[in-house]
Amino acid sequence: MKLRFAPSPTGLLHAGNARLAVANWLLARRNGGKFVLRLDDTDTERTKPEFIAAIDEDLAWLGLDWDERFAQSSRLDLYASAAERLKGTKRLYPCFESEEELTAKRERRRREGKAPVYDREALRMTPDQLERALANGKQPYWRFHLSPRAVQWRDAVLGNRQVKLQAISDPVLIRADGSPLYTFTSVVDDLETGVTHVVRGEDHVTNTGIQIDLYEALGGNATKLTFGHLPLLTDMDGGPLSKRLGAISLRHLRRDGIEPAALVGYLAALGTSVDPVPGMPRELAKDYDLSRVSHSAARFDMRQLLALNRRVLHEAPFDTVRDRLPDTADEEAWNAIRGNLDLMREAPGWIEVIRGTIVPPVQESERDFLRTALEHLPAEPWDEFTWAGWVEALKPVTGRKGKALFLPLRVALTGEDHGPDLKTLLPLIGRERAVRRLTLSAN
RNA sequence: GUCCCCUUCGUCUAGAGGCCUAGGACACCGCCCUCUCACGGCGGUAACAGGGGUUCGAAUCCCCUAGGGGACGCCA
Repeated sequence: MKLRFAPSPTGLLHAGNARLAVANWLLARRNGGKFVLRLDDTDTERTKPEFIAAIDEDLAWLGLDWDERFAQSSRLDLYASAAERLKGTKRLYPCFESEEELTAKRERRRREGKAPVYDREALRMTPDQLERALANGKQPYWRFHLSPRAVQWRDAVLGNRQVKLQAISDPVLIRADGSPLYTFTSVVDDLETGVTHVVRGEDHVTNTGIQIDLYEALGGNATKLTFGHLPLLTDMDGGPLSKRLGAISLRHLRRDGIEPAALVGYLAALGTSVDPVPGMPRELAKDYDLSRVSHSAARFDMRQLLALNRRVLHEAPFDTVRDRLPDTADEEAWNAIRGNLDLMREAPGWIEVIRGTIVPPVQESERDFLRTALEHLPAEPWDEFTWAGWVEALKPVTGRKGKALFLPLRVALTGEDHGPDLKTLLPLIGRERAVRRLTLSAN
């Protein structure tokens, strides 16, 4: 098996791209197959080197590696020779209409209530007209002559599907400037690199009809190809995800503190009947199955993602996060705080509470109480029972209990009114810091 | 406009004529635990888009309507 993820470096990867990357990688790895990263950079206008770098970076972050990686721009000679073959069999034919003419034609047909299909006018040019056009210095662009048939395949996700090629325009494969277009390069590469499974978004189902026809025109056996089209992701209103592309780019999610294991687990399960579990790709590969993907679009729900993110953090061993924590963090401190985290970026604050220097707010009305508390602060060594011993001792002296007893202490010691157990926190903070903070807060 | 697809709790879904007074997971709410928040335990709210048929019986089959999405590029 060989699968590919073929993003075009014309923008940042978003959740929809990531889902497809994950699906392809998981299927390849699960079956001991190859995973190829193909950069579909034939759109020279919009392709930017920084987007290529971003793709590499984002895939690495997701924990996806590849067996092969290449850009289509490095294979132009291959496409050129494939084009020659198609010209030889008359499947590729030159056209001379201007973009304005084509637009006018499309609009006319649409007004007439017909599908805006290309009328193959260029095919009716006489050799004479053709020669004259070329003599006039007109550069042709080239269309693929579609077979008059309905292409059928059994989609690994959607089931039996068919596309009637009569209802589709002959696709342009080569621009007037000689550069190849996506439909062409994609098929040539799938054929020549031996791709066996094409897993992509549902927006490509019509393309599949065209591409199967083209694949066969190039001598390939399309019956050996498996296609799987995943329904598109939508936002929470059911609208297309692409409209809010920026808001859910992988860059953005990463910056917001989403853990890759949460994202990957969510994307692998989204739109399927499988309950999402957090995990990096290699942990999830054994269970991924296209037949469990539903036929309808799934919403990308940030709340579900966040819930998974929380789980990842709460269970994360120190080793897996240490390089993202302040130097002062150690395993003890991490284990004390991880259960309270929603996002990783909250961690440094708590580490600072335990290992660093914080200035608690002055609690004017609690001054006397805090001074009393300070006087009764037990001597070291401290352990998990220190907290209980201390507050028990304070009860009879201060007459306080419950919130009135604990909250001022928590605020003085941590600067916050919520957080991990003080029972755990107190011995980690240590007597020296505790004294300083109680003093500051009682000042 | 034309063609194709989709429609079950807030979200992802189970469901392939009686097992459905529609199940699960997450989210949400409540209670318990508890110094707080979180975790955990227990419980709860909550859905078959609408209308016609077929059938003894329909979430499941058929038709229509509505809504949503996709495709129709010298983009990918």
